[in-house]
Amino acid sequence: MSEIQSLARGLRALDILETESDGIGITGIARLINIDKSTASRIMKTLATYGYAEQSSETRRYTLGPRLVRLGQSLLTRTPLRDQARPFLRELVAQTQECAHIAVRASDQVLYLDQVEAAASLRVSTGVGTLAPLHCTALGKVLLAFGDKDIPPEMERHTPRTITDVAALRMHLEQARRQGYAIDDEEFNHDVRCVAVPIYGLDGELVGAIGISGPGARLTLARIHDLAQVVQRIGQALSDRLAYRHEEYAASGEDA
Amino acid sequence: MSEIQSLARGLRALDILETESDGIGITGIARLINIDKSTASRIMKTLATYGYAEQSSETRRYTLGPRLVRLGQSLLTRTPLRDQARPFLRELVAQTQECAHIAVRASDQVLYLDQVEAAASLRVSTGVGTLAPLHCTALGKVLLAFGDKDIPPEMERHTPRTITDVAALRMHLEQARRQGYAIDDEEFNHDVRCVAVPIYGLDGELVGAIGISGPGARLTLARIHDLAQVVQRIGQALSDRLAYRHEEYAASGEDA
DNA sequence: CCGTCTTGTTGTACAGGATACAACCCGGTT
DNA sequence: AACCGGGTTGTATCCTGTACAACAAGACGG
Repeated sequence: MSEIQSLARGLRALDILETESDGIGITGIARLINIDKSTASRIMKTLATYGYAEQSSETRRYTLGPRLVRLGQSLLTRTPLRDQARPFLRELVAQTQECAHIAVRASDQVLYLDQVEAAASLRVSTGVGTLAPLHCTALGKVLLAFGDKDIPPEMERHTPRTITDVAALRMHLEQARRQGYAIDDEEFNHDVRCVAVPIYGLDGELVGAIGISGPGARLTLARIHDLAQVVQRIGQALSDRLAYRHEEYAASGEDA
Repeated sequence: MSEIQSLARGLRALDILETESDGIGITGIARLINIDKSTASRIMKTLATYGYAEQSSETRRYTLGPRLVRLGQSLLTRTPLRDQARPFLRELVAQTQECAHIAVRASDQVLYLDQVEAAASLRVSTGVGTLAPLHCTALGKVLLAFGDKDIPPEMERHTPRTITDVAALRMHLEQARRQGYAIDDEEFNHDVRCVAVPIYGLDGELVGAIGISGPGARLTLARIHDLAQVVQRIGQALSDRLAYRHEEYAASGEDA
């Protein structure tokens, strides 16, 4: 009884709506969460009246509601980090020709706040709002190495290179701390490597991570350690900017 | 019984979290929706286990959860319109020096999908994900005038100039149809004027609206009708691009 | 250091509400 | 016209969400 059933079912329904981009009918939802269609109907109606779902008046199918855009956006823009970081992401892309991301820690995962994509046709793009594990991404490892929170208990294997041993990861993080950046050497996705560095806020506390990612063929291990210097420089500039807030700090071209 | 109480309460709790950007405790939530704190605790726990809320482990306060970013983003990027429109928004800002927006219809409201802000310090910026009424915004009136859906029943007054009479609005929309664009002459916000034009998709159906908005002092009525030509031209270009999809259509500088 | 206050979590009994079943409606199809 | 798939609406049952209370854990001040 620690979890409220009807609420949980409503949330599961939202999760389902996310996967069904063309919308889904009452019967489908009912089948997917194993409830009666009458119950599903009332759940969806409730979600709809609050704007969390929307029902097409003709097909009667449900899709995600506009309210969710508002909520997600409100969460994204809440952290001023995102706006401030945008020009630095652009600069990073300009200097490296790879996709750049910033992320923060959300409970035991990495939350991608923003990205700027590289021009190259072969590129590594992670959707904004995506969640990824901490222990096998460069951004995540930065958050672990330079933050004060613990290593999450579960370390799932994603590729042969994923570090799944706590002791090994601890040593690995120690090394990252020493060199000032973390890399992900195909530990999360095959043929994808990343470098990331910490971002510090006003009081010198860790607020997030910034980094680049690209296909293994282009982002070789040798090149990654070179590019780490670039990422470090830009990460430092961003941290400086956050520290002297309200001071216009020269970084790169602002957008419109 | 057409609305599920506990689910509705959970959704209200999310609404509350949106307003409380610093997080809010169980007691606060319970007070705001008039329920016992034990109930609130269980609701929040359910929201948290599904990622819709997040509880700080130290302050015990709740904030919006990362899952919402994912959902909102998934909804935003679902419509390819948004990505395609970005360069055109930039171009619009470049040519008019005012903020540019695109929007689609979400049930009986306007949903702002994206915006590009002008450089001017005095500017009119509407957050992405915002919902606004159809009958008193330029974007909304475009959606009404060029779409096939009905005028919403309720027409709330926001300023002295808001059109609240159905017959009057109908004539007004007729005029917009004739001239090819709609304007909002301080009908929603004091001292704010907008112009907008329709965006058509592959099959010539209305998919959204694009427009600019600015302070009344700069965006005079005379100037608005001039700028309408610019907006029309760019709206047309965007519609063309959507029609010939996968054809690289010259518009303006793509971003990185 | 100990009361006291505030805040969050957990048991528990009760009843109110969520649920499943069934009937009904509505379009599309045969 | 009968049938079928899908959605909505009544209704009775009993599950489950709810409120109350007790408990735990800090925070604060004396």
